[in-house]
Amino acid sequence: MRYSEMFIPTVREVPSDAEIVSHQLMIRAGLIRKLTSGIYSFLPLGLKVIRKVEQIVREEMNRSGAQEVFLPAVQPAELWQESGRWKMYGKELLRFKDRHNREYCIGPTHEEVITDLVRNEVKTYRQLPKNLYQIQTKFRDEIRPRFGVMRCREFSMKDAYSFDADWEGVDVSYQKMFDAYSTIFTRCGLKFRAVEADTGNIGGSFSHEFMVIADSGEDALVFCSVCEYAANIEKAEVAKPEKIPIDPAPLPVMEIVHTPDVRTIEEVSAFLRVTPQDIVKTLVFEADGTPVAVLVRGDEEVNEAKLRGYLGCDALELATDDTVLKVTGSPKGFAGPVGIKARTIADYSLMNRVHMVTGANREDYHATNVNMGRDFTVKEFADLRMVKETDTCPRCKNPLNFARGIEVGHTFKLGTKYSKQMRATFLDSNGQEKEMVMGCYGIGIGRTVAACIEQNNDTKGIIWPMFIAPYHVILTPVNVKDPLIMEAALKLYQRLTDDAIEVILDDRDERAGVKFNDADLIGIPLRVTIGHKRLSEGKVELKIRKTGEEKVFTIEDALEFIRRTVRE
RNA sequence: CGGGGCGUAGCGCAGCUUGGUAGCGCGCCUGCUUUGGGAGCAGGAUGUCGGAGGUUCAAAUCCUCUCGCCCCGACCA
Repeated sequence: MRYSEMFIPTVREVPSDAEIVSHQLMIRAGLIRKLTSGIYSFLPLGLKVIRKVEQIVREEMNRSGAQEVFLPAVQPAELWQESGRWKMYGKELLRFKDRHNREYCIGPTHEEVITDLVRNEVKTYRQLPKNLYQIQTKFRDEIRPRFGVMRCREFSMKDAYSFDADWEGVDVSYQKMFDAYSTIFTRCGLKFRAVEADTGNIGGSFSHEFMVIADSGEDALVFCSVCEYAANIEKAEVAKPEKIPIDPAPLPVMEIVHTPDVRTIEEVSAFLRVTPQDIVKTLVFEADGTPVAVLVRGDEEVNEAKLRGYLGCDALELATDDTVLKVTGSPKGFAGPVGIKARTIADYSLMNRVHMVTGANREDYHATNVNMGRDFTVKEFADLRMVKETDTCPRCKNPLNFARGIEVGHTFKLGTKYSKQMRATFLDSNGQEKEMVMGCYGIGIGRTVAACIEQNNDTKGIIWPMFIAPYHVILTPVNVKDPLIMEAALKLYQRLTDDAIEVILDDRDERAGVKFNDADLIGIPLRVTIGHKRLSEGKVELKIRKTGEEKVFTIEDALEFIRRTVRE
């Protein structure tokens, strides 16, 4: 297309409210514009990239045997009440009423709708398995949208849902999606990693996140330096230590010490001259309204996602001051396991500790020489803490690496959570009614584009991988008023277009510098400069955006080179 | 929701403390020159100073309310 006719509003200055490169560059290169908080318009160049990613997604989904559908964005409250998520989902679910005062929401995800569809149509095991997907606009009323299209409220997502007759079936469906995702992100030119993940409020038993490795990523990841183990930090396991038998009898007896106004781990360790490792951190949580005390070594942090998983609860938060008072008999800062009135779970980090320091469950007092099995007993031990740099791989004990990542895809083995709740059943070969076993699989389209920019840019702008570049080539006639130059440019343009190569002809009456800078900014992989110097020898210059490499070609050789490079 | 910041020309900002002519850079328009890495000169257009109310002879500036946006935190498939 001719640049002069296109709508590519580039901007020279870095937008002041854009924090990360991809957001800055998407605005600067004229891919997106913000309408309102967390809601963006895609401009022609941005849309072209989106369509390319969608195309790759469609091809791979279809190849895996999934079929495309298109579900409604507006969904009735009844379905969400049926699944139980009308209450569970919270404020992120955008709800509204129609003129008849009936309640609706704008779909943040489509488990309810798809389950409803499938339960109405699928009656027998002969119709299974099925995998249906769509690419659709979702809305999640994020508390704080940020980073442009990376974390916005309205966004496009590919979501797929698999329905199987049994657990062996869902394993197959899940693996197909996992493989399709790997292919998709590879084709998008991304460096990514699939990690084990927490299932959050979607639920289910098993899940992977596809993470694009980037320092600006919002998630922290852990992966083994040797084996295949990789996990979101929320999920990352800590190996259970060996139990060493300890006879507490000969140890010094527990003492109650006056510790006025000494509450935090730092204060206690300074006041009593002990290390944080000697202290037991006692945290009181409320899990679905019931108080639970969690014990962890003073230098460790409780991982709430793990705790939620262990307890199998929906709502989990740190207890209020009132609850702490009720459970411990003292204000916050003096809780301890001795005599606490709540279910008590200890992290593995306390397993072999002796003569510990704990809160005394009495204001301004701590206890020392506290020993498990003598001064208090713990029935439950579990892995509840955050991993840290000094931990080793839970599978093979080799060192762990830490990185940050952008979640571009998420796969869940849902099991029967929705089919049970919404009675999506079928008759098996014995005539028995059974619940379908489901999986669900998402890819954030816009986020994938942003992540790609995050990984492929330099000080001049975006560097698109060829597969998702909005155009393959940009032709830059240095002076549009020179008839010879324009003639050559138009001829090249025609030849390339005939070969189905996507090309921009920068026919703007601008100085060469302006054109070069725009070409670099919008990141077109190949640029052909047509100027009088080379043209007088029948040649043109070809510059590769990624490497900065410049080649001088005859027009025929340039055509050949472009064809080859684009097809690779 | 808590803490902080910002709304002035299309964009980026100054002016506000101490009330009195609304300004700068970029962009835009016209003309001439220039034409291989964001040109030069000359001329020009553009504002409900986010909105409402108040104080005042007079408000971008002071006061009250309100809306929007951004950052940090909590939150989050």
